[in-house]
Amino acid sequence: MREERRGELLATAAEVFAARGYNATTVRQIADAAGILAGSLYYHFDSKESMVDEILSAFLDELGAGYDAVLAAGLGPRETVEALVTESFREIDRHRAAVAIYQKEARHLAARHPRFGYLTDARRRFARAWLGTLERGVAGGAFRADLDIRLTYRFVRDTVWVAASWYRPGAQHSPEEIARQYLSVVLDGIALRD
Amino acid sequence: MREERRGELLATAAEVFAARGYNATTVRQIADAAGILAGSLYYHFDSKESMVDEILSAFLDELGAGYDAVLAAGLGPRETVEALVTESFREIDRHRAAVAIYQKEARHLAARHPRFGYLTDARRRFARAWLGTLERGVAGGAFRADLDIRLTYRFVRDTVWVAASWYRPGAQHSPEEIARQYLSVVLDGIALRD
DNA sequence: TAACCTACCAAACACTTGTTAGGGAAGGAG
DNA sequence: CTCCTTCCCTAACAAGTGTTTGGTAGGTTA
Repeated sequence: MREERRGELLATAAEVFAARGYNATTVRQIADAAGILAGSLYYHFDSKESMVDEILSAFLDELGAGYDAVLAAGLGPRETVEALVTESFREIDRHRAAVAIYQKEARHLAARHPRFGYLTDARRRFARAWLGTLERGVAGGAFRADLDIRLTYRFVRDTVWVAASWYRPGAQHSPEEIARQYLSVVLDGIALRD
Repeated sequence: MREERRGELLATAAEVFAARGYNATTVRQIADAAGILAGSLYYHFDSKESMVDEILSAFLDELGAGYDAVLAAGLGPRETVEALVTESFREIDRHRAAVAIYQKEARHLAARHPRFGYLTDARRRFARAWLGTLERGVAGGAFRADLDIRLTYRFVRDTVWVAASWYRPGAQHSPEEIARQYLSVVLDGIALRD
């Protein structure tokens, strides 16, 4: 099965990219990890660039669908935040390597080649989802009104995605448990209430 | 003055490293940004590696001194957290490029060459400072007792340092203002209290 | 003036990079 | 058996990499 082999190679490529960085990774390292020679990769893929492209767009498609499902559920602002965070940590659990690559390389890739313009589009799309939810929460009295919405969004976004750099699937905390702890901090703070 | 020129070159190298990533940056790009030729850099520095080394160790030395000063002040846990966060954002303001490089490359560099072992040491040292403060706060009743300390530490750490990737000095928010907003979220949460 | 130091250039070096071309082994389909 | 597809290998390519070597213009010191 042709597609199956491609998928395997993409998975190992993603691991190497995530571990060493896209530019620092050579096609020979990917081939080594897959147990084949460098040139053989070009039977399956056009270029090294095509590999990251497939890895990232597959991840972003799935994340986009997840976010859309959450937004379409018609929840209140607080519940929407909870659902978005939980969905995000689930995506990290399933696409850890892709998230790490996106986190580190998205900016460079999007800036260099127009081919990766969809990375910027996705970022803007997710920003709208988050900012809209936060604004709705402030307007409706669910969230504090004295917060800088954009700063808060950046804090929330960064903390969620950076988790991909230390998260190891199947170790100690489940995605749902991490989401619960994280939401506890963001929603209620670490200070003890009187 | 010999040292002065070195400092200039290190500053431009840091900017290029931060913008394009260490591995993706060529010595010719650094030389271009400095207005000289690639080979001329080797009059001032042994290697490309030495440049990141100097950039990162200079930053970490200063950050370490700042953290030590905070810890030596004998503040309570909550005030220590506030001081650590404020100090961190001030360091981002002063060493934006170095922080970005540290954030992206520290793991790879430390894993590859023993020369960069001090990066791991610094990470452990900062972790102890944060974890100790959080534990002290929980024990003393300043912070909630139902939090996973290690998870909380990771959230706090990541959010602070990732700010280096979007922070631009002199634009809109001062380091102190960002620290204030951030502390407001972390300490008290974004949810409105009844 | 002569010797010297600083900061750079010009040109090349050995090596690594992504990529290509041609070929061949294995296995299923006719 | 023959044909065809899948998957990989061998071997090379041109371009780009970090680095070295020898030289030189200009200022400072003796």
